[in-house]
Parts: sequence; C-alpha cells; structure tokens
Amino acid sequence: MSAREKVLDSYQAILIEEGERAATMDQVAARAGVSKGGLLYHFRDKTAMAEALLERARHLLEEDLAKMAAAPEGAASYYLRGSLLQDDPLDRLLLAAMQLAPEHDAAKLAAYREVQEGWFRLIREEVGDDAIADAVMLMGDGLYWNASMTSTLGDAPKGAREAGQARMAGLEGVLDILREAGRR
Amino acid sequence: MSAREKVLDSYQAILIEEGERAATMDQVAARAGVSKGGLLYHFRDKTAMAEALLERARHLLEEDLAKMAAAPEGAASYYLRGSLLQDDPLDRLLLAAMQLAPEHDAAKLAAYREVQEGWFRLIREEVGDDAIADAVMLMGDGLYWNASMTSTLGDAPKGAREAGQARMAGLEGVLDILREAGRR
DNA sequence: GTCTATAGTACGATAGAC
DNA sequence: GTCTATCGTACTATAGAC
Repeated sequence: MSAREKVLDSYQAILIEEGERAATMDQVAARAGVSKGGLLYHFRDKTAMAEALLERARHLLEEDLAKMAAAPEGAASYYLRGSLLQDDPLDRLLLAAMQLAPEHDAAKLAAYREVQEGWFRLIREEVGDDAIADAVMLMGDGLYWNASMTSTLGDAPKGAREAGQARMAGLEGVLDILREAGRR
Repeated sequence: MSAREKVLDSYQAILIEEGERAATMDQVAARAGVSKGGLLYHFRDKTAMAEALLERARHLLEEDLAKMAAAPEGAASYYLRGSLLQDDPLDRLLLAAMQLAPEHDAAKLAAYREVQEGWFRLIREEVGDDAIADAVMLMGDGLYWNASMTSTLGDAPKGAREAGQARMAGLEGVLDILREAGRR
C-alpha cells in the first residue's frame, strides 16, 4: 500500500478510536510508520488531509447508492442495515468523517446532503410516502448517532453482533408496518 | 447572574456555535467577560468546567422526564417534538454536551443512557411494543443528529420554524400508524 | 520521497498582586 | 473573587539534508 493510503487509513482509525483531538499530525504519522515530514510531502497541511478523507467518503457513498438501488430486500431495509455499522469500509469512513472538526462542516454537509437526497429518493419510491420516508431516514440517522456515541469508547462487547441482529429484526417489523401503511 | 453561571453559558454557546476546538479557556473567559484567572477560580481546570456542564444537563434531563410522563399528547409525540430543537434550554444543553471531547465520553454516556432508559420506558408504555418504541427513539436521535450537524454552521434560515412544524406534522402521522399497529 | 531540526503559535495551568 | 504575568507543553508547519 502507498504511504499516502497508509496515512489516510491511520488518520481515519485515530479519528474513530480516539476522536478529533487525538488525530494530530504526529500521531497520524507515527501510526502510519512515517515521519511528520514524510506525511507533509503527501498532504501539504492538515486541511488537505481532511479533504482527502472526505473525497474518499464521497466515492464510497456513490457506490453505496448504486448498491442500494439494486438491493433485493428493498431500499429501506438496506439503509437501516447499513446504518448498523458492521465495520464495513463505508461505515468506518462515515464514522471518521463525523469526527472531523467543524471547520470542515461545510464540505462534510455538502457531501452528505448530496447522497442523503439520493437515499431519500430511493426510500420514498419504495415506501410511497414522504413522511414515512422521512421517518425511515431518521431511524437510520439515529442508528448512526448511537454508534458514533460509543465508537470512541473502543467497546465491541461480546454479544454486540447478536444484539444488532435482534434489533434489526425488530426494525424490519416496523418497516413492514410502515410499508403497508404507505401502500394505502 | 453569577460569574460562574456566565462562564458556563459562554462555554455552552461556543460549543454549539463553533465546536469543541474553539471552546478554549481564553475564548470562554473573554465571552463571559472575565479573565482566564477569574475563570480558573470557579473551575480549577477544563475538565471541571465540562463536568459542571454535564451536571447541568443531568438536572434538566430529570425535569424533562417528569414533563414527558405528564404530557397530554403522549410520550412519543413529546419526545419527537423535543428533539426538533426549538431552542429551549435543554436542547441547547444537549447540543453543547454532544460537542464535548471524547475524554468526557464516559460521563456523557452514563448521563445520557440513564435518561434514555427513562424515555424508552415511557414510550414503550404508550406504544405497547419494544421494536416500535425503539424505532421512535431512533427517530428522535436522528432529529438530534441532524440538528447537531447543522448547529455549528450558524444557520437558522427564515422558514426553519415553519419547516420544522410541517416535518413534525408528517411524523405525527407516522406515530399514529405505529401506535395503531402497537395496539394490535 | 522521506528524513531531522527547528521556528512559531496557541493552549492549559500556576503564581502572586490587589 | 478577579486580575496580570508567565511557564511548560503540544501542535502545525517550514527549511533543508539525504
């Protein structure tokens, strides 16, 4: 893997595990196995590094939108399942992006709102109602938020995966109720 | 108002408007109209200041739980309405607490989980189903998350309140669907 | 392309006057 | 109870060798 990629991975990992304040250029460089000078060859300042991470996110989000459109279980189920944060690359990237300092909020929001519109459109199409689609989107956001509150605590307790699946089963039931209501 | 309270208010305001990184002791002191030395008389270090803010939140959250139990429109509606962040003191406090550095995550989470359980119990009682109560809670979390994503951008556009009310009307409809389903 | 050395700054916190 | 002055540290970023 290129040093550039390794730096970006380290930046992302530290953001998730220890938060924005811990993601100093020293720490990122050390974790990536390069010196600070080496890091600064690839990213001329910290802002450039953050923007590269957001650029990564933008690409993965676009891919995800295509997958969602093709998901056999339906857009709504796909969306909620994706929000459960099962450690896939997109989840980790979004979790890291969320930690970015408010200085990057404008870029963050622009990138996020863009795909959020796409998600909404697909879910709206499936459930047939604006308010219901809004509710489904909010449930997904809520799942993300819960995950981001706990992500920095390094807790992946034993039963986490099982608990996540049980939770998802319950939410699937709620989705069924909403889908049926939307058809009427 | 006491200087101590003024400091805490300033800390909270800066956290919301400019994020955690901007909330330095210099900035907080300046906004509160005291010197850094003056500030440090009331809070011996930054951690103490953050904990005082969380303590404030804990009190307001307890009060809110009592209000929710007595809400005529029902716990679920009250909860979602409260998550729309109409600038009341509790909303602002939670928004600020959310910005606190991950060093305080343990305290944050403990305080939050405590009342979250209380909220869940009330909503569960109203809607009559675990999964539906979970979904309602998530919708509220999603609303908070959306608000926190935009709060640091200082945007309170003209039609914001009206848009919020229209959105709430839609979500009330979804709640009706879920309440009815829960009764069966 | 990656390193060391270092300049410059901002932050948290202490000491002591008033 | 609030101030000014100051110290130590950690961070971003630059300069220049290899």
